[in-house]
Amino acid sequence: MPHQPTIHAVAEAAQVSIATVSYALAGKGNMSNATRERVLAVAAELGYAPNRIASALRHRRSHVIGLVNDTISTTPFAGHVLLGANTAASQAGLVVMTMSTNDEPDTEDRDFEILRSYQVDGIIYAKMFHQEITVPPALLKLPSVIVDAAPSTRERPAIVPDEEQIGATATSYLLDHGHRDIVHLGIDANLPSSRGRRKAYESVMRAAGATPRVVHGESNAQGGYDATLRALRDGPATALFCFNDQMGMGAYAAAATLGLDIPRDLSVVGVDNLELVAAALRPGLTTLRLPHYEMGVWAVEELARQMDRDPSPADQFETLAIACPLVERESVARRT
Amino acid sequence: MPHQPTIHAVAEAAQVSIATVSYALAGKGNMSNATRERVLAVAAELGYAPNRIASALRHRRSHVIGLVNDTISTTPFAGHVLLGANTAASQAGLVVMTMSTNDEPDTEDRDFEILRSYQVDGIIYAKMFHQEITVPPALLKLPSVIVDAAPSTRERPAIVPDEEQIGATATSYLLDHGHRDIVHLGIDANLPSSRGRRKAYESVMRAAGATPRVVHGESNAQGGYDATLRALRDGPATALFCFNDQMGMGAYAAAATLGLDIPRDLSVVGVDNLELVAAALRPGLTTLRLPHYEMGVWAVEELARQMDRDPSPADQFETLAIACPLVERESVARRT
DNA sequence: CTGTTAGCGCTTTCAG
DNA sequence: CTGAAAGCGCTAACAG
Repeated sequence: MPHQPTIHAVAEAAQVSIATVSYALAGKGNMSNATRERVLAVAAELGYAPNRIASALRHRRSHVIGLVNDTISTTPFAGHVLLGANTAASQAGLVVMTMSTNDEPDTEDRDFEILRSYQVDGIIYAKMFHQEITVPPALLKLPSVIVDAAPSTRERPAIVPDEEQIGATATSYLLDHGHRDIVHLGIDANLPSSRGRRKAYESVMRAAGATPRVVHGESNAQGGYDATLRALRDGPATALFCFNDQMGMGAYAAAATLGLDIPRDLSVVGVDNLELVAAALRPGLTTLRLPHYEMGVWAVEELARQMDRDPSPADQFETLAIACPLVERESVARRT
Repeated sequence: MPHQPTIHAVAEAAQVSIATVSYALAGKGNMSNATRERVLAVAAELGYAPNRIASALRHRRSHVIGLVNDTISTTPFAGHVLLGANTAASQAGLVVMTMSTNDEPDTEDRDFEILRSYQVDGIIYAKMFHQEITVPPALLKLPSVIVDAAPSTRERPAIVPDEEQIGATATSYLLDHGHRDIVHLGIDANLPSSRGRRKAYESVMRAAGATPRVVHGESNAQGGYDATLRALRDGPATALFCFNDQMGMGAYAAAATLGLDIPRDLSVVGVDNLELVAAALRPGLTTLRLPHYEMGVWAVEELARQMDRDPSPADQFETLAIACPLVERESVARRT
């Protein structure tokens, strides 16, 4: 492949020393404007771009950050984190190196090792759904942040969706639309998401003088279908707050089976805002968007802060809970 | 942050010269096994990992490849390409640097520049749906491959889904199940995918002595809904071959509206295998999977080949069409 | 079998 | 205002 021009080539072509070229490009140093312009022109002419690998070696700053997540597929979540991270990185003059450990812890450690050997300035450690973790020791060797997982210690900053806000917002929204018989389609697993959403649902219901009722199901369409059937069989329900959009999709199918019209006979709220599902359903599914993009952005910004205040070894960090916006579509009707 | 140990530190600790350490780690050179083991042990002890940035500077080989795509979100496609690329890269001792140009051509050029300044050994240029492109000039300056887009020149190798095979497989599958009145729900846009699938559909139908009928709609659920209504109104149809799963989802909704049972009254085949949709629909949607993962894998393998045979400047490359497997679920019934 | 050394491309101090 | 030179961490040719 054609070699890229080096700083030497530019210096020679511009009839100056390499130091001058370096200064001119960095906008530093004192030199005649004429010289500066000439150097810049020559550099542009030759298509010169500094070798950032050499510069990183010198500076001990690569301007590369690593992003490792358990798996980049099946859901658009990872995509949004990545997109957010990439966008923010561009802004900050950084570049992202991605690694996907297929959720194997040894791969994970190897990946941290590799990233470190590339001298990344920091690492974003992202999980694909909100969970509790212990921070991998390798992360403590350099600036790092955690996305969509809550570390059990305060060793590193983290950001997660605000699960209680999700539950509260969804429930209030239905209450505000005049519903009283709102049942929550929850899941069995003991996760921050299931606990938080349920807890907020229950307390908002009680605060409004309504009676909470939770029906459990698998966290997929089939589970939503089954749970909806049970919910409707076992008591009155004019609205469903589903753990996620997939279950909401199942609720639609169950409603169809029962000859119920959404939203006239049954209102539904989901969580996730899976565009592919929520926007495609008829009527569109009102849901709460998980702020993966924003978490990606926050992660690089926080990392950047951590990078240049060169954190004191035993800092204490917060786990931020970030609000999830409601995305209104047509699946909720006002009850009069 | 704690400095990583350098090769000097290891040499000192092991009481040898840095060259010996380098050799020991590389498994090269001649030295006593005792020395080698000791060096290795010391290195492990100190948690030493070679600075790959220094090594890249020396070798003029970074073992980093760049991946730029128009947008990493909304669809799981990009995720699968990335995952494939990452997995194959790990295998090959490479690492991936991702960039997402939000489809802005200037961002794109800047991204190529940045990747080159990081001395990437090659670039994967991925589009998020099959289209025709002219290869960006910046890509010709280094090894590169194109994913999910067909370059109008043969300057670089590319890989795309085999659109005609998709049309042929879907159609034959329905024919084999005894259907004759198969209508194709197509889209208006003039794309390789719409053209190829339609063309194969028509010729397979004719070859079987059946009459092709195409109904157009928007490429989303609403479009599929509308198109299905029209298809069923304007003529006989026992099966639908939909341009994508989203339209298939619309077909389900239309069938429900008309009181038609899938698959008893109407069989449906989609394309994309959007897990979130196809597996969640009731009954599960039979569809063809777009091999994004495999394209990602192929891309790094092809890149690796290109990297070490150091391609002659004016090579001619092929655009590969890769087969898309049928994913059978329950949306197709045998017609007797 | 082991050590010395030049140099990858860049930045920056220090002399001129 | 400009240039020479040291050195970031590593590799590999060469000398011992």
